[in-house]
Amino acid sequence: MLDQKLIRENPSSVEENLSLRGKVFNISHIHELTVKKKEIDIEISNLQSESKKLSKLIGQEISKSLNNNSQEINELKNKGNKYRTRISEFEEEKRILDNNLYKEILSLPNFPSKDAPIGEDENNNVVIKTWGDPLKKGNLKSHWEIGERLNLFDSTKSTKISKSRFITLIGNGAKLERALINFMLDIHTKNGYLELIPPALVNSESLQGSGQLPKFSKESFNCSNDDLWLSPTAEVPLTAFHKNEIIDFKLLPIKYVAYSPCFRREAGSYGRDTKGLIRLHQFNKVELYWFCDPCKSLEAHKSITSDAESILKKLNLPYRLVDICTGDLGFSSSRTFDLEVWLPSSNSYREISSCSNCLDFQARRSSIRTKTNKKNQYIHTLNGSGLAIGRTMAAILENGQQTDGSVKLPDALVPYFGSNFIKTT
RNA sequence: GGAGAGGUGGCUGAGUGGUUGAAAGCGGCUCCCUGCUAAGGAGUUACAGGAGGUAACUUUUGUCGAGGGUUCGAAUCCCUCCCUCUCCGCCA
Repeated sequence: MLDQKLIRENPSSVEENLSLRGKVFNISHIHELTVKKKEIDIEISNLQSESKKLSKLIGQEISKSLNNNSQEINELKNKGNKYRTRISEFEEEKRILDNNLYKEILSLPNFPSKDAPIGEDENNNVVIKTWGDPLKKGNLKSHWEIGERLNLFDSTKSTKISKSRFITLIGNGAKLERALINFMLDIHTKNGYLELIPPALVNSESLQGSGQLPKFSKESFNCSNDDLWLSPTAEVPLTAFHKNEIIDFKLLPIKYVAYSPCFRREAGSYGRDTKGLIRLHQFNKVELYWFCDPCKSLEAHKSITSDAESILKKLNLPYRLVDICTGDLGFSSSRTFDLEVWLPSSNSYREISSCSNCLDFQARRSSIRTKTNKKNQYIHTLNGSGLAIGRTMAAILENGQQTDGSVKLPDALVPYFGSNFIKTT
């Protein structure tokens, strides 16, 4: 959520900043609402002050005169009655105004960072660096072909259970999933992150707090009997973990790592990545999350990104680091570095982690602050996948494939998986 | 799912219509006493927002789970909702 004061006092700078996203933003209506809100707030506050004084006076008069029905007292009561009517009129107006204002202000995305490359869409993203040697040979199998041959997962049967875009992991596939989760959690916890396993169902307020609502309700699964949704990413419960809190400044930064299943409707992606592990309605993810001193989020962003990178390096998977351009930034993010892993079968890099600095955008929506110099200040939040498990498995299968049909696993995984090969049984 | 109890400041806990933002205790902070510690004494201590001032600060509003209502005035009365706890049932 953007700062209301800024919208009220400097609407043109708000429009300018937002338009870096490559679209035209006209906030004149929102601006008007903020100005009006301010006026009404002051008016109500003044009336309440008067009315409060009067009520005290009446109390005093009654206790003095021992007669609470004298003419003077009745006159005072009448006066008070008038205040009450006027206040409730203003309050009704304020209620409507607040509703409208909130709806609109919650639909505005975050400002892109001045450092983000300017551009319209993903074609303008900037590759910062590449790591490792991408495997480029003929005759390379896709991970779903490998998985099928080694009987690691089954999507056809999963369609019977649920519908398309669900997967059942089998045998070594399930074991590899488990190994990857443990491997990642171990590395991150050794690296100073506190592990959490949050609820997978989250309420609307939590989704609103991290930016998925009100704009992206079609992206998440909703439980119609309750005000609960299947969490699309651990970012949601992790943000909400400290909702409505003032965090002790000495505790910052707070670094969490959370393994969680993630559920996404993938509305509008029909026909894309229909095979394999790349785009599923349900997938596992290990998520990194920081609550950080607002003065230090730029360094924190580098740090969280390199923490995610460290997993790819340890798994020896070729990847590249991409600076997301202003037009391609997510709703809540001011700057995002994507990590893209090499998938030889499609001869391309695919997103496996997205590391975002949301500045105070989510903190404002979720009301998470810290006290510095006796003043409360919104903290900054950062999130990054570390990593998406299914896509990591796809990358391991494709990059480790051998001519005999087996898959060689990265050495770092051996203690977790118990073997350095997956072969047909 | 059924029955009951309850939600008050950092915590415990009083308060059932009037200068009550809220007794008391614990905790916190400051000072005094003391060779140090302990004990003791005095004082102080909710939070959030707005307006004004460079600032120390001043002023104002709101907040006793949330939202409505009654009233000149609500922590206190009425309604709705949420949450927590206990017992029973069911259950991984």
